[in-house]
Amino acid sequence: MNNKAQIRKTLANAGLKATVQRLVILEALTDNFSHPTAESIYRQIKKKYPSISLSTVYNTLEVFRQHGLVRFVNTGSVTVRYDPVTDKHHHLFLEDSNKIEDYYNNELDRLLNKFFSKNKIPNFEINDMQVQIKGRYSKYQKAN
Amino acid sequence: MNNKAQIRKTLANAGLKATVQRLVILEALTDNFSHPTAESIYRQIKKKYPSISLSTVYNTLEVFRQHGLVRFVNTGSVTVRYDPVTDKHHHLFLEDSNKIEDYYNNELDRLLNKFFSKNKIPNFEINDMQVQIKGRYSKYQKAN
DNA sequence: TTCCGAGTTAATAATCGTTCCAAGTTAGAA
DNA sequence: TTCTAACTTGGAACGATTATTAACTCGGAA
Ligand SMILES: [Mn+2]
Ligand SMILES: [Mn+2]
Ligand SMILES: [Zn+2]
Ligand SMILES: [Zn+2]
Repeated sequence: MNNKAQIRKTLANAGLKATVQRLVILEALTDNFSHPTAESIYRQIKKKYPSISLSTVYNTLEVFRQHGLVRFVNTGSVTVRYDPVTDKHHHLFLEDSNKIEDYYNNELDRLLNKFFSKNKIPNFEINDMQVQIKGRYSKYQKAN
Repeated sequence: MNNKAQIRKTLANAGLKATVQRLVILEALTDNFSHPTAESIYRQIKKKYPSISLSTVYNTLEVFRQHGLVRFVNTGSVTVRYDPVTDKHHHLFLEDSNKIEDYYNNELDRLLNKFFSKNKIPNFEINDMQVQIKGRYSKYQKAN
């Protein structure tokens, strides 16, 4: 689905040169929905592309962020985690594994929009909204 | 309302020794609803209590956190910010000033509870939930 | 074809926020 | 009042991120 041609197209749409580094980093991101850190993306890429530099990973992620290709995930900890999904969605924070999972629900989004249309925050213009859900899986571990 | 006696009581309730350092840090927190960083709490305290160590601020905030006296705020940035309000509430992230404001709304909480009662996430037990609202004040700046 | 220059990368240093540690101090139980 | 586990301190260490900069790339003039 998200093959190399698609990745090139994404870069072109963002007005970014399709360098090898950007291709592998973006490819790594599209393969990886675990909300990875810069470091873990770096390790993942190093196998295929050993000459990559950690600086380049940081630089590129920042360029991607500025062009809306990735987002930061708000975690309460020190390390920044990146999210290649820039569509509206929410997050499940797993309390016993520092995993972060995506949660999509259009009905929830409609509910929130409706709520904040009725209950305006005075003089405040909302640009984005995200629900952080903390908890744990019981009984069955979710398949990864 | 939250005088020194009250602060001592809070520490006692948590089963913590009432050291001078803990008293001034907790006092600083109760005065400060700007979701401060460890560093900014440190600077604030240093005026009254110049011998305080930054390590102590970090240590103490961590102890407070373990005893439910403060929380981390999840921001997308590198620095941890602390929240002395441990009641259920949500946050407004001001997009042009890195300020964070509290947002309380019981009706919103009821709405969310109701939603997630009906729309259970399979095998997932929710322990906490927080809405992050990003945006900006228009026209009038909110009085600080 | 050669050359140029903007854009990019890699290596390294610098900085930042946080944690760790060994040694000294203290709150408060007894 | 004494005693000791709990606490604080300052500095070093650490991990994550950012800044600096020199080398590389490559498409498009000349
Ligand atoms: Mn996300
Ligand atoms: Mn809060
Ligand atoms: Zn996500
Ligand atoms: Zn708050």
